[in-house]
Amino acid sequence: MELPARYDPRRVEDRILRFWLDTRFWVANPRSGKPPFSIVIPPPNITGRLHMGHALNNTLQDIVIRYKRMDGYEVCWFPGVDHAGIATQNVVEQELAKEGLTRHDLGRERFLERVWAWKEKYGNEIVEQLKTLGASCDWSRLRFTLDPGFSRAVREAFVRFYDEGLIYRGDYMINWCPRCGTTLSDIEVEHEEVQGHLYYIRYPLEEGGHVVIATTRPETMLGDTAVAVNPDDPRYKHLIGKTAVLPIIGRKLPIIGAPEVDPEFGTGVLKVTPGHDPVDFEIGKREGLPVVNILNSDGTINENGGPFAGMDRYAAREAVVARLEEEGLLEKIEPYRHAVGHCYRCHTPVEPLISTQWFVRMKPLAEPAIQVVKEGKIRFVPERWTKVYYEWLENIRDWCISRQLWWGHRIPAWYGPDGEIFVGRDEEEAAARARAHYGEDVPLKQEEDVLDTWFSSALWPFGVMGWPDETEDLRTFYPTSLLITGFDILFFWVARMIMTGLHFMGEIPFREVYITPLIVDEKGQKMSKSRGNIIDPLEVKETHGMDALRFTLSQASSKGRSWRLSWKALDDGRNFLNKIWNMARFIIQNTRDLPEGVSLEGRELSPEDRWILSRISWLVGKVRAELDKYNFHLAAEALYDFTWHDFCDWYLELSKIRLYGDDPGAKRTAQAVLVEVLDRLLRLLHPFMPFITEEIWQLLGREGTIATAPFPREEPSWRDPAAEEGFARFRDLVVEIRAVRAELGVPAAAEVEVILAGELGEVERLLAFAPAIRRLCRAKGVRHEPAYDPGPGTAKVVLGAVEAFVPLSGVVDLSREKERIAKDLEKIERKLSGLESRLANEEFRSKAPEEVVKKTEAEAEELRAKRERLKRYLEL
RNA sequence: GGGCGAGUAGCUCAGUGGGAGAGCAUCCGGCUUACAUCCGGAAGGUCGGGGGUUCGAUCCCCUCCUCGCCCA
Repeated sequence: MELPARYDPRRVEDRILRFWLDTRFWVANPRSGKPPFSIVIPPPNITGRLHMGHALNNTLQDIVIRYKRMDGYEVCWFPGVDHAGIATQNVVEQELAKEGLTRHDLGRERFLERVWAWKEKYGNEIVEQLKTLGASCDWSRLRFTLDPGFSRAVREAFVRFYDEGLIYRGDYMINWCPRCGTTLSDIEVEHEEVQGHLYYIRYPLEEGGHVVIATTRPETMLGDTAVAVNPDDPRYKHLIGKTAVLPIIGRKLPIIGAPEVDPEFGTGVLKVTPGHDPVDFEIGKREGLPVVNILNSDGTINENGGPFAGMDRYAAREAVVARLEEEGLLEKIEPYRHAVGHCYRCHTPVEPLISTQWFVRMKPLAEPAIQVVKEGKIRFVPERWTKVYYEWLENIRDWCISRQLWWGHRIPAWYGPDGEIFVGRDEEEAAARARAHYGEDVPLKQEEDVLDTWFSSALWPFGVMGWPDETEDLRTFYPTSLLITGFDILFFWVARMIMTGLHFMGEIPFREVYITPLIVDEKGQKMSKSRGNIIDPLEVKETHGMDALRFTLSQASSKGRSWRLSWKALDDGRNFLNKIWNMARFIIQNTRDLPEGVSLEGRELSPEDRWILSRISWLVGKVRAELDKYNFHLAAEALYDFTWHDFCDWYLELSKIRLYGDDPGAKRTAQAVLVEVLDRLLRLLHPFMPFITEEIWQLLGREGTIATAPFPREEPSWRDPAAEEGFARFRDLVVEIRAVRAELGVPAAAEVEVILAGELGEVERLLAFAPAIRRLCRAKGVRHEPAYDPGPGTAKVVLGAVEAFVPLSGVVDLSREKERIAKDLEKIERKLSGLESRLANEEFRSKAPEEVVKKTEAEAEELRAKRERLKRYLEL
């Protein structure tokens, strides 16, 4: 069987994925008795398409999941998708719009049928895409936030909250998205700096004269019910108690004192619009001011806007300004930058307005959620997110959870004929409660609104496990072990899961929260469709393969808040995959004749064997330690370095001596070591690049799937510091001789001779590598000559107590050798003077730790010796 | 206005209280029977500025500058 010289993921990944789907190795068994390890996926929206954010956090989750699964845990990764109320409804409405229809043309029921049909058709795409990433979720446990079981959990939570007084209904200032036609919670509003204007408007006083008021939203004056000044403002406090007249409308406005008024802003006089500004709402409540709502739900002006009724809010703004201008009441317009709230789904500017909505009382829920983090029961990684979390929870406000949408969990509340509210897990329960209240059956009408999508997401960790039933999954896998997500949903999701978990389960939902950085483009900009700078994971799959994407992304777990991804970085990942492929190809091709079951036991290991076994044992410990700390990038780096540089550059090259040599026993040993190391390396790499490692695993003829093979453990008996030290000396020598060759221009094919002199033990240790030196330095001979007398035209390198000579006369022009050595000496001189001045410092000697002083001394000594030898040589 | 993050080689990023690393790019040499998505070699940095603590600071403290994000 011929293996291609280039790794082609397209010929591997889909096939391996099908194999995994067939083996179902990722199905969890809550009764196995193994220690549990669980993660709930951040459910992607059904409208979603796999993007880099998904790719990153699911790669990291899968790395941990695969590691833990291999390491003997009963692992369950709960997958699912979110119904995404606003986003999904928008998508289907857009589809309808193409047919010239609105959802109102269809009516609620038929519209929902339409959305479900859409969901059936497209809602699973994101799941399939996650699978192609290699995400080893337990797909048999796939959940949807709007499936019947989950809906039951949502109703249960709602009713319990309501009965405990934690959910209430009332008139408050909320955020309204005129485009989506629904309320938004405070955190669904994104504040953005916008270049606007500050309009200075004259409000006539009843007694004559006027005050000037500055506003960024002149159209809201239609809803003004007072004028306010700061009671301490000497310019205006005499006006308090007087009356102003609202231009255009003619309403009489009392002038009141309010400490909220900032004398520095504008003219220091505030128009009070309790219906459309949160601060004004508070003032109005205190002062008993009437509330005038001037907006329709679509953002047009309503009948309270007099002549402007029916106009869009922005058209009305211009019309109001024009009218004021006409009446001579517009003093001036200044350019002004200010923050405007936008809908996080459609980016339309939102309007604050007063409306009857449902809310969750947050304070009582927030306090325990703060507490569990303070007590260390939940840990954030990186730790700094803890503070962000506290700050939000400490300043939390009640959560508006009702949405004027159709796609979502309909609020389980019913109204009696007199408006009395009856909440129930289903209509029967509500009806029973109504009967108890009225003493008879009355017609009930269900609340039209649905719940904020995030209300259901907040129940995710136990909802996916079948709550409110007491399921086996809940017993085994709750609390989950870890949550991995982006910081953009720390408030939306993470904090709320902690609150609901504590409230309903009496237990934290997860022990650790790993917050990933944001993937940005190579210029550091957020990837977005409008910028056109998106790198599409599905495109990467075609060009580089998902393994390459995963490995590249695994390096993104650095400390910062963002991580730049570029095609170049993905090329590096792909090249590494190719390297691994070829490493395996080499080993497979050269171990075909290795009989089954040849072990290292009792074989005579070469120095490089002992070195590489020691190194891989170190690597096992390193990878485990870094993964345990979620330092994915450090684990990846160690794997990369070992694979490419230690194993491929050195060990594989050296193994060729025995593989192609004529000592069958030595050949067997080399083969056995190659396979042994490869086997472990594949298992270490598997969480990062599952497809290629599975493919190679099977090419090696291994049983089953690598996904359930044990994760390697350290082999203490393989650790061999002496072998590592000896190998390092050998490697230094080879590197030096290669440098000599390259710098002096020795033709690549020319063979040289290497003569060693110096301390006997050291020389002998190096001579054990003689065949290796010959191969790697292109040397025809390596010999020991204690009293070697280098003739002119001999290059020399000094390594500790050993000198190596490379006679080159006749091979190259040697005029450059003295230059080379002089340059070397310069470097040594510079370094040595640094060390010596440090050593001359009495305080350094007395205060620095002894081993540091000793090390410095030894270093200086070695440099001095090297300097002397090179100098002597230069004088020849 | 408050908070957070970043600033290290041309680029993307690691890193640690003992004198700075990788990959890519560059330059030089190589199609050496696993890999040119490769191999060998070289060059390249007063670790954002200033101050402090320390025998010693890229790392700890203070301050300033630039960029980015979050909250108000």
